[in-house]
Amino acid sequence: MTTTTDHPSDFIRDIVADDLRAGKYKQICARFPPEPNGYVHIGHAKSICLNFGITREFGGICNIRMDDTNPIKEEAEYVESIMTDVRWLIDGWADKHVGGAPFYASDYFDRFYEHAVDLIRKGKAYVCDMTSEETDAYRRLGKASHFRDRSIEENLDLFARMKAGKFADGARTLRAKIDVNAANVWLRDPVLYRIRHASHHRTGDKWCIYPMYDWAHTLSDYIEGITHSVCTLEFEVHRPLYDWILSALELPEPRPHQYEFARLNLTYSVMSKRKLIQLVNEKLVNGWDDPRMLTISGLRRRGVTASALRAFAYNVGITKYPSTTDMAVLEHTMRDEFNRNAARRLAVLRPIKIVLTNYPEGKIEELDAINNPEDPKAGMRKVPFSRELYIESDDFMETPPPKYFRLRPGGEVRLKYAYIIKCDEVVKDDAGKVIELRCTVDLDSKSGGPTAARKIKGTIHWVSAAQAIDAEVRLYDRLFSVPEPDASGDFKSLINPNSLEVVTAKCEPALATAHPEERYQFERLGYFALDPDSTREKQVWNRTITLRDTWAKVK
RNA sequence: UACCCCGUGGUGUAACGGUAACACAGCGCCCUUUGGAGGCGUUAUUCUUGGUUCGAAUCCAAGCGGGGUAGCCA
Repeated sequence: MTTTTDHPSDFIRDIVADDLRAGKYKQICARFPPEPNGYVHIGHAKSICLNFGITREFGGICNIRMDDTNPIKEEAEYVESIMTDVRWLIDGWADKHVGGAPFYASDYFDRFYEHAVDLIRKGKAYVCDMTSEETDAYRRLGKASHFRDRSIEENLDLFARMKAGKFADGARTLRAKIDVNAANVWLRDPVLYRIRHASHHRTGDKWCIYPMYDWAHTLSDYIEGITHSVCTLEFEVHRPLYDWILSALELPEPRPHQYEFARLNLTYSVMSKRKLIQLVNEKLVNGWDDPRMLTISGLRRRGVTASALRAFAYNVGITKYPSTTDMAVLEHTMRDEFNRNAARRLAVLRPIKIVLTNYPEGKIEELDAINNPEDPKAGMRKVPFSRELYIESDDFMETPPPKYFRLRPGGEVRLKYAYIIKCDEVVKDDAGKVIELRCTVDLDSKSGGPTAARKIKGTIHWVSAAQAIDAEVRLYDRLFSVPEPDASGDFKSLINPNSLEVVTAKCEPALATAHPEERYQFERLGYFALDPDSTREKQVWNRTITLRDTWAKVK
């Protein structure tokens, strides 16, 4: 059984436990540092669950910090969405461990600047006038910039004028003076500040120089008293620079330390922000919260719960091996939770009408139905039964294949919670399409009746026609039709054409009072959640995930 | 090419020098008024070669394979 109550074990948690045991830190402090240039997705969820998981397990705090150092890519809209999504994900789980939120790297711009001036005074940074192309070329060759040996006074003056807006974009940079020949290229005098005359979503036009990631991130961590700065593998080679900055500035202990883990990859999906933005901008999906998107807002809209997402993060684990998790694991995690919690209801997605010729016209019975066989406390409900019903069109075949044990001409099937019926007659329209089935019902076969125990292989779901309520149901499937849409060049051509199908379903009356927070199993079909598009007049349902379908495999 | 990191069933993880295990997926059976759930069984694993050791998935070395980095993005 999957739970999130067990404390996971992984190399990061081992380090944290060791540090605490050794008294290296009094309390641990982690952080989740998104750049507000897109929506957070399930890969971020892994990171959020790691960072907040650590702090709740070891008694610390975790800051949410917008890493907003690049004004031309970042927007306030994204800050909003990120906060909403993170809070939703950790609500009731780690929300007590949020360090006062949100923090912004941009709030530290003045301090970053002071530290930069300090670095120049220490002779460990210089203003460089080379173009970006020259810088690249020199760095590749391990060659020193012509401007590397400027005097401290000149550097101070130039840097002040950079800040004052005296130079054009790209004209100069502030660079750390480390080692132009270092084996690790991030130590070859990396750029710390660049000139960008652009409005920032929070600081407006106050600045025209903006700090680079390494400078801002390291100092933000230090300023906030972060103990364990956990990031993904691609920052591994930046760690020596992270450590260099802290020691070059001679910042007092305790200092933060950076650790890296492998980001989440999932089959049948793309995860890069760039590709998600393309899907949205090119209208290949209906926005960031399209239920087919693996954004947190998309998953939420689809009906996935925060606890299921957390369970998924737990199941996936934390390592340094760049693995790809099977989408089936995510799907299993959903089913596992919903099976335990979701109330069962009867709904027919693709209705075909049935008339019970020997059942009295006008008679309505209220039959007992079990709300959740996994949870006796969920109780029972009444379901109306009458002469005219709908069943799933998949549950009838005129010439069925072997091992098909649903309804067929002359065959019998059990209607769940009701009677056994026999198909006597198939009614077709002029085009030969089956439009109605005329059946007889074994009136003794109801629960508790004399023939209730008759062995019938098939049991199908149904809805009484007169009492049924119509609802729009959106049937979602995996967005991509191949396991690795990233592998080839054009991921957009690999979108699953059947990733969304919309039907008008016939639902049992109890569904009229369905609650948006609840998850429902439409028996034999899958788990469903109400979409925000629902109105009082018309419900809109999203299929979160189908039930396992072993029959589909037999076919 | 250089530097860094990583290699455990099909997939994802555990085992922290002492019997290689769990989950997902697959297959088979049982059960079932959900072809769901559940139960039972089953297939299949330490990249290679050396070394250290009484003993190696674990430590060391080399090789091979994979990933990352080489933006004035983060």
